[in-house]
Amino acid sequence: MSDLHCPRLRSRGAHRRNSGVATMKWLRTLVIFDQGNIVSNQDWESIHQAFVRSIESIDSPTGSGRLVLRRKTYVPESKQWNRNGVGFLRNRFLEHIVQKEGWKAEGEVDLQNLQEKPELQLYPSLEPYAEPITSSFGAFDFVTTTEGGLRVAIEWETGNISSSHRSLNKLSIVLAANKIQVGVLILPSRNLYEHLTDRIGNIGELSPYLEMWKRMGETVEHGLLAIAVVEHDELTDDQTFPYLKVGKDGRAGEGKTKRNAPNPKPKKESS
Amino acid sequence: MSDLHCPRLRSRGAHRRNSGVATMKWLRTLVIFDQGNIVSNQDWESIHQAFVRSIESIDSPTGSGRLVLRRKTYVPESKQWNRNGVGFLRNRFLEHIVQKEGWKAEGEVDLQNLQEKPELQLYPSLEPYAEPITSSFGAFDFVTTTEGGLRVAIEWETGNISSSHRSLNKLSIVLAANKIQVGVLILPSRNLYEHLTDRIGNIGELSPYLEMWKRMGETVEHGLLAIAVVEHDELTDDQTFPYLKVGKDGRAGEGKTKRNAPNPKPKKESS
DNA sequence: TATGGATCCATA
DNA sequence: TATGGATCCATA
Repeated sequence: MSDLHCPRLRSRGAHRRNSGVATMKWLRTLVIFDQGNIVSNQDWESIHQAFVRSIESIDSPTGSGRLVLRRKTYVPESKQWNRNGVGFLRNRFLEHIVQKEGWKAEGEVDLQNLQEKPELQLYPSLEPYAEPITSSFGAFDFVTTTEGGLRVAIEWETGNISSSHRSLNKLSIVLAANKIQVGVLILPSRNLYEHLTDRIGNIGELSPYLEMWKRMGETVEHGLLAIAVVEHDELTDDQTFPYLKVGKDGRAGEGKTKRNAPNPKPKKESS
Repeated sequence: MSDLHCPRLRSRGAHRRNSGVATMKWLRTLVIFDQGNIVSNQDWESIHQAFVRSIESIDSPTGSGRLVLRRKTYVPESKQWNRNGVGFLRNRFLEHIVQKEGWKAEGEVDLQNLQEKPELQLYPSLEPYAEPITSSFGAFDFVTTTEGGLRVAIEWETGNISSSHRSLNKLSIVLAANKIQVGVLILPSRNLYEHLTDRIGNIGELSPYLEMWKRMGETVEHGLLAIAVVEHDELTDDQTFPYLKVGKDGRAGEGKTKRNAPNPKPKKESS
């Protein structure tokens, strides 16, 4: 069951930073827009606590109570960087928010009737034209509905940075259509980004675009869009410390020695 | 030299479709927004002709005067689809628009001072906060300035569909800042998409989002945003007809056997 | 088939 | 180092 509505002590982040040992760090939450003062809503506070707890549940090695990552390294022979894959972190977040907080993964929001074809114009004919809408929005990563009736969608963004644009565009449209009232994107800091799969989403690279989504909020009646920034706790250069698993599987390998040297990928067969 | 300002006969597209033999097809141009009636500007007409000519300059096999693509095929043994790579089409477009139309490739627009940090809010402190802008916009694919002084940027979009979101977000912001007055995204039709690299940009998948960019145009003072849709002319099942070359970007290394693919890639070294 | 994602490439 | 891109993956 969800414990969204059982207020708890302040999330561990508040004090643990003094201890010098920490799990994944929630750095800050940026409110991009907030129509209707949702930020003061008790339900939002609960939501925020729930996803911050989920973030702070992530440790590696599992059970260690901290989040240590192997630092990226350059391998001259292959002209490649070794980095940590992103599957593990995502799965750990999923596990907690679904099992402990009671959220739904890959949650469909009712996105029907959201497709209002805007009237465009053709050139050179100058005729009015409405492009047929032939595609639909897929599910959000995690969704829930609060006791107070706020529909909430969270996106855990460790896909390509350009995918972060799509996520925020989608959240903005769905907020404008009032299908959800809270949208949150969880995003690596630039520091964390460096040590995970190349070109994933990160707050630094999104920063020049924030004004755009803020402006889009002006047409939203009742809704909040936020970005939460997360980071590892510590880096290590210990060559025996494994990188987070890279690759197709991403689930079973929690902290396995998959890459002491460059992860040998199965190569194509000769043809 | 650019011949943007030497009006020509109507682009070949107007009559050639009757012949049954055609190069790359320009299907339509959608004006997403147009502030200041740029659509009636003679310079826009010239720009439009220039990029339509560039589109229609693309043939394959080279010199054939048509654009024939091998149809995608499923390879059961490898559980993979063979498709055409996108590099060739892009390069052909580039060649023409740069050499024949006099545009600049990878053109920088002056994007400085564009970075106005929007005032956001932190949660839970509720303090005002401006996220530092630590990233900059890169170049546009192609840029030019018309005689009348319109600054124009074109993006040829055969990257991942999520990259199309970034392109349109970027064009919208730069239009709003009045750094350019015309922004055009050239995008495959859904039909063409099927036979090129999986998950590239296409008009179908972007269609539910068009209203968003239209709305963003409301804050633009003087600018036009358009999407031009392109398509191949013909598909063939001829097994001796080669697929357009596939690059080794991205996850290409994970591809399994492509026995039938005519362009076997050099494989990575064992590590 | 369709949508969101994860991964590595090219180049300034 | 930084930005835009191209490629294939997972799953419903």
